[in-house]
Amino acid sequence: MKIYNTLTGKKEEFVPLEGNKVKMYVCGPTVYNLIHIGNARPMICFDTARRYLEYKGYDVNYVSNFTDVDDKIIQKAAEEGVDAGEIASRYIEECKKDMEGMNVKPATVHPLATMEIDGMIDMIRVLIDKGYAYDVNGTVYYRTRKFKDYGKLSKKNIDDLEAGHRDIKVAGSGEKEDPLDFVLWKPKKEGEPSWPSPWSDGRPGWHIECSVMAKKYLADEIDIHAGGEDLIFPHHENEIAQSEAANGVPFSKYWMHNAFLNIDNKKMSKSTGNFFTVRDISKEYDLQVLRFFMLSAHYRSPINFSRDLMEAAKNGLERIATAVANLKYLAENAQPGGMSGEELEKAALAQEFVEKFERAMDDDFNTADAVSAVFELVRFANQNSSGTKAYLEMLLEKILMLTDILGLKVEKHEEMLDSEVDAMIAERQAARKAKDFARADEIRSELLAKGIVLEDTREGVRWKRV
RNA sequence: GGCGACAUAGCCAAGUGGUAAGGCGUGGGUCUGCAACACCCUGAUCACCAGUUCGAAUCUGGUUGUCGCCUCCA
Repeated sequence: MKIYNTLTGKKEEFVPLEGNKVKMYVCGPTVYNLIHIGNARPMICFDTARRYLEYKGYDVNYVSNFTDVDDKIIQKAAEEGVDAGEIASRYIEECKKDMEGMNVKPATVHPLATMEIDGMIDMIRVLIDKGYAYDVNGTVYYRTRKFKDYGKLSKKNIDDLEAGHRDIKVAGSGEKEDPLDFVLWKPKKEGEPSWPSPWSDGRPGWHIECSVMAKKYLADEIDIHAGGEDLIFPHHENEIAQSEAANGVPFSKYWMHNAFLNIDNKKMSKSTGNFFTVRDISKEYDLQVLRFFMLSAHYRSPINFSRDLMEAAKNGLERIATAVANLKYLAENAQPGGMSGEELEKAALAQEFVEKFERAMDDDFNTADAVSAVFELVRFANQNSSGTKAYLEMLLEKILMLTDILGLKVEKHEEMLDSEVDAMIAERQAARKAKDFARADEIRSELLAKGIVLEDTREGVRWKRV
């Protein structure tokens, strides 16, 4: 399979560093509020990548952090008059609820920055010893120009960077040796959370967190490092500078970055008001719809969010769910027995859609194309939905296998019929038999008002909740 | 200013050299008491211009337009 590597700018054959083990690190959110739908994109995209790698037989060690110490968390804590730790733990819990709703699997490890301070101090110390960092009155800076490969990920020329920032530079503090240098450790201000260190009581810079957590929970050299495209510079560039200078080996073999989710073709931002949290969306849609929507485009293409597109996604997902419910119903009521010769031939045809799905996913996780294979399989199943139990279950299993790789839940939960609903359906059937269609329609309307949709099929009355 | 991405039917979106997947929507039909579900039918020559090639949406150059990064940011 091939993965597009930001580092080389090319799709490359994926070969793990070590056997079938995949060491994957995904930058997680800073937990100062409910996560927004932009945060959801990398979660969903890289969770899907992980699921596919696991499907292919890889043993994936998936690490994703929570940044739980940061200016914005401290600010939020000050606003509410509570401890920063309380803000962080609250929104970590809320984030996990959203992840569950989106069917994002928990990472193998979800490290917290504040639990890894010792490791950060160790790495900073190594960087100072090797001459890559220096302490000025308790603030430790990374000596950016000392790292010769700086800019290799973002394809930036270090001198251009400097020229572009002349304005800011003049206004900046004068204690750095070079304006490009970034902070590894900063002294605390009054009221801020802090940890003791050889340089000052303070807290780590943002970039050092990920370098340390990837090293501790994965290795000095990892297979895949992923995140939003906005993290390429400076976050990931700085991580490379830190990790490679400290560890002396390449940091990550593959770098994956998802494109942004826009609203009205503009970057989502609180200030312009085009901003939605995942929680907002969950009030109106099952979060499976959000996930399906995200997978409808390639992860490296920008995607635009709108109500119309969510409605289209909802209808498309419903099509798959209907087919699954239909197959389950038919399989349960089918005659037992092995597949006939004709059915075996159809099974082979169905398998071709599975192979199309795999080809799409093998090509840098082309979920849009993979989803089209699922739809083709669904149509095939709808066209050929009579047969033995074994045959129907084969179709069902194929669809469920593919949707599970995409992390889509398409099985309706088996709800118990309220005896009242049951009675109403029976009454309607009696009315229909007596050709009292007015009464039959009345009952159907009543049920619809309660969110129950009826479908009269050849096999009997079916119902579902909307 | 520097770096980069994108431009395919009403909408979304695959396809990166051999005469355009899929979904949503629209319209028509089959089924049904009606409806819903499902099935069948229905739609684009791929921003524009010029090249390369037997052949290009797919390569090259240019034009126009949209967007992102360069600052905390998924």
